[in-house]
Amino acid sequence: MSLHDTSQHANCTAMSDVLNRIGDKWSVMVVGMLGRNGTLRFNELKRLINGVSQRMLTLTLRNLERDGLVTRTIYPEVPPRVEYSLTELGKTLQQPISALWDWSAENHQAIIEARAIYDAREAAASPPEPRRAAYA
Amino acid sequence: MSLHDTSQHANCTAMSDVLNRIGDKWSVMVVGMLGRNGTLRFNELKRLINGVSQRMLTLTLRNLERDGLVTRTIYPEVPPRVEYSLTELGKTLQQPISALWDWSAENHQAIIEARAIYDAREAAASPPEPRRAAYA
DNA sequence: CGGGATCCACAGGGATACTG
DNA sequence: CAGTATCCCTGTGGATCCCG
Repeated sequence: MSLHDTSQHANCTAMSDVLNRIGDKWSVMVVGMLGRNGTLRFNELKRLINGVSQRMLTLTLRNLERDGLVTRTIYPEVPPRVEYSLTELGKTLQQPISALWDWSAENHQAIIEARAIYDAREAAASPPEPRRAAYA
Repeated sequence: MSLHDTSQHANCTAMSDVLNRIGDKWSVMVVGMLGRNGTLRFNELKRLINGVSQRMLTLTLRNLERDGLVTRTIYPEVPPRVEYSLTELGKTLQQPISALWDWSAENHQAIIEARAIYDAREAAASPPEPRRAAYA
């Protein structure tokens, strides 16, 4: 029971708090990438994650570090090298994230189809066009 | 293997797409509530979810309905009654969401502590205060 | 290379009022 | 009751330039 009544208003705020970080698109991506690849440098992450800007990647990594999910290791070389990896806490997060990831892969197609059906009904229900020139 | 190489750039977009809906705070809340309570009316959801505005709840429900995750049933009465519940697809989503929820409950405290430590180090590293009136 | 700082645009989302 | 419509403001996030 202790784990399943987490929704009764009280922990709703805890969930909100965690979701603000976890629910973030880039955070999920970063955790996913680090979980699979172990350790990555800044630009490796940037290249892997596709559409992320360096600004967003920096902010995301800082937040994850602040929350104790990611470690940041600086090598004082020239040129500088910074490596990121998951902490133990971060690794535990990887399971739920991975589950979500798998669900996405499995059901993405079903969602796309559902959207198509919904949109088709919408288009049929509403007047195709408010054409005002019909009377003239 | 088929489920675990979902990160290789291609499905990154699928994940993004799904995350845009799933990663949304309110969507997670709604799925969580409907998963636990089965069927709920609009205002029941609104009351349960705490800080959601009617505008956001409406939009969230519409999107979930469009994605085939939630059914919307209208009873043409006076006053009107509209009931929401999860579809089969929505129920499958409930497992990953629940996992995330449980993780939040378990690790929220650890995150808060990590933040405190991080913030303390930040405060120590940077000048405590730029107090300009000190000279006067 | 790995950022920090700045500027700016846009959409997300709250508050409020009205409707069927 | 269950929305829709409008207004408006803030945060998010991209683009750009610069620095150690």
